[in-house]
Amino acid sequence: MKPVATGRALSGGAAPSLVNGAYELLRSRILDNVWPPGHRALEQEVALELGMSRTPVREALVQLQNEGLVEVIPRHGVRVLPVSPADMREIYQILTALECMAAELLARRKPDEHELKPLIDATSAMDQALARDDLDGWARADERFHAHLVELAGNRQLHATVLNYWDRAHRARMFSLRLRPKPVDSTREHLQLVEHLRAGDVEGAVQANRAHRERANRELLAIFEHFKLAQM
Amino acid sequence: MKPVATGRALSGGAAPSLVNGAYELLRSRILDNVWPPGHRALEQEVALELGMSRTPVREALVQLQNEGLVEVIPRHGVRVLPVSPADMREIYQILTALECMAAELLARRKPDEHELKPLIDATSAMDQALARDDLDGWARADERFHAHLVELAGNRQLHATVLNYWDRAHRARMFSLRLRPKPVDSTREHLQLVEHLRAGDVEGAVQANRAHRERANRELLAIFEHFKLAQM
DNA sequence: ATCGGCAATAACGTATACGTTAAAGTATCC
DNA sequence: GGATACTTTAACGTATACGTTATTGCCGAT
Repeated sequence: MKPVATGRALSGGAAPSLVNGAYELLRSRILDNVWPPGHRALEQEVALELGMSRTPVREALVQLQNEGLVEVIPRHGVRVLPVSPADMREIYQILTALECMAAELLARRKPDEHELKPLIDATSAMDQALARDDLDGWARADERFHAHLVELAGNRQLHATVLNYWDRAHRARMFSLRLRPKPVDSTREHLQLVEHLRAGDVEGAVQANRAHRERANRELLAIFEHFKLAQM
Repeated sequence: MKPVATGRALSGGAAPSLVNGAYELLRSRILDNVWPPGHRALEQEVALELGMSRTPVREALVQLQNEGLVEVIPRHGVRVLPVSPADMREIYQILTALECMAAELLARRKPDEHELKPLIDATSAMDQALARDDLDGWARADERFHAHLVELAGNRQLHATVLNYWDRAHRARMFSLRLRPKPVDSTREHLQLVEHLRAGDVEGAVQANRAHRERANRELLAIFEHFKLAQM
């Protein structure tokens, strides 16, 4: 079971085919809100626009549907799935469970400084981005931190699944970015987590990560609540 | 985000199309070891055998690939993915994290007797199957218990993801069934978990489930080790 | 005998064609 | 005017066609 095919293809691991091109393009359109939640399109339209036939478009859509990003309804075309507060709660519960497991696995193995460096670098990048009010840059660095964390855990299937759920939550996260107080606590929490990891403190790492995730979850749902958003 | 399309379609939620027929049939062939690990087949052969064209077969294969059951290699056809001991370790780590989260969510909500009944019934069925040496029946009842547990947690995406990972582990579990001491401890552990759930004892439920999962994991890997199996 | 190159082949990726069917529009009746 | 039945239409599911390309087998050279 080498490939670990669940979720999107990991960076670079994709053949250059029309199917893959369509997949990548449509996925980025959804994540970047070019195709906002609820957006609809017909297979034929998409095919025409991408300059290919319906066949590769259909295959790409099947994959996006499996990943929970779109829904294909027989005569209404593809529809970008909105994410409700209830969905976000579900997603964050899953991410909490999986990332805590990642933190546990990593702490058990006592990572060396070389392995921890990307985590520290990502955290610094978050700090610097925040200092120059670059919220997008902050978000990218934050994602890098969490992606590295789950990658270092050494469980490829866990990694793939976590990335997929991050994708599902991506839009809502980006949306909330500018509607909440600056995420000044994250840096400290990340460094605390790194400290626990370095010390091989399993329980501490898990608790730190859990607290971090639950705080993020609470804040995000509060935003939804405050702005009376039924979906995103 | 209603549909929660990740993983296989939940029972009954599938349109009766050729794609779906092919998907269901091929999936069951893989899980039931009719197509054993490493088995290869060409799209054309499969299509011919199922009495349809390559198109629906291809779509079904894409889904099975997304679920980690097969790998499609351009000119070698589809290949049923074997599961290595390392894969099993990964899968059980993920299942541990997710099922513990399910137990936690369920314990928090203090389920009533009506909700707990299916769990108790499934456990009884395990007992009875064991009494008449019906190992397959035992496995089915065990799967029912765990499926109900994660369903009761009320997180649909969690449910779908857990079912998918159970699928990936299914063959190895079935294989080990007859090669290990009778699973007499499971009944007691299940009932203890139910007790914690009933009491709303979050910590107890999580620990009970974790211990249960980790024991199952240890035993399974021991079998692999003992029989020098590199994959299954 | 082995290896490298070339030809044959077949599997796949993609395009196109076609029948089915659900949705939308229209006409008729109450 | 509104509702129902019918017609029309177009989107999809599936089949088929076709060009590309990797693999396999063959042949000749070393």
